[in-house]
Amino acid sequence: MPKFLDSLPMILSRSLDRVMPSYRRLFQANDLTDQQWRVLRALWEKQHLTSAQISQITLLPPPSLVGILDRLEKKNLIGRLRSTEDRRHVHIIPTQKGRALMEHMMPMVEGIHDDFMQRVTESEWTEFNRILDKLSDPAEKRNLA
Amino acid sequence: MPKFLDSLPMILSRSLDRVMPSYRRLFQANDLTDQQWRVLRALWEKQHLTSAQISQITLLPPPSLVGILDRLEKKNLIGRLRSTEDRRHVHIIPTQKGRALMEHMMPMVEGIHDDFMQRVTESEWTEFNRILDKLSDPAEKRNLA
DNA sequence: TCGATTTACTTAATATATGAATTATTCATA
DNA sequence: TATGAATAATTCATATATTAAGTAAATCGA
Repeated sequence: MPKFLDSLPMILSRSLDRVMPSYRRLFQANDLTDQQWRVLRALWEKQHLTSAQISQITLLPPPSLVGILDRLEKKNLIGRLRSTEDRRHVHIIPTQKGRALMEHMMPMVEGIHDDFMQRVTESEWTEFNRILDKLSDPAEKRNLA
Repeated sequence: MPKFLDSLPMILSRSLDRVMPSYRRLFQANDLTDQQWRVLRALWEKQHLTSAQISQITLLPPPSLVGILDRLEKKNLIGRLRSTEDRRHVHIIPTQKGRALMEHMMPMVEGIHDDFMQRVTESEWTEFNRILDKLSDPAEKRNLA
């Protein structure tokens, strides 16, 4: 008889609720929401991305992304640039201000991450990811390996 | 150098995104949102709860809960009853219709849960929970001087 | 060349999340 | 027994999620 609180969705939700405040304090100190940072963070590794790419990387649904990008643009942290080759694409590019903010925040974000990592051994972290993958793998891919 | 996609929030979010659709199909078939089911599910084990208790069990913040309860009440699945002893409390009670819906859905919800559990061994599940607890333990309780 | 399709994106409507503040009630205590 | 602190439920403003439907520019095929 699986208790409600021990169901997979509740366990994951509760963990997220416990993990996010550490990050959120930093985001708020820099006047960003969780999702706004997610977008900036995605642009850290690539210089420019289309909305669809950002959506895929950040897991934010495209309709949600519209408003998030609007607000980032209003804060002058990103710019939109329609591609000349394929004019269906819109490139999202961080501004100078946006890039400066990212460079300011990244070390602290990594610091928070490191704090969490110090709670477990490397093999625990590996094992954790392995089991979570088994648990949450999309059903289609499950019967392969 | 922790990759964005391997950060704890992203791992948990992605897993939730992969787990929820199985449940969501069932919820939608019964015209419920995730959160609305969470409230009903909490009422499965106790006959009546106050808003604050439901908030604590379901992890839904009180301001969100107000609207969720409003919509459940409008669908005639729950009722609100202000306590006579302490008139600050409001008891949330499932209606006949609400209870019937819960009894209809519970076996299927448990079936979905069992499907996920079959993906891992019992010791893997135990280990997973142990590590996740270490990872997401509230920071306040750890650094308490 | 024209219509069907695809891709990327936008809108609209409803539901939640978040943080701050409010209201009504109860509690604690001087 | 006043009076301030605490509590429960709620409201408010803003931001985001979710789904469905719609738009516009490119691509493809007959």
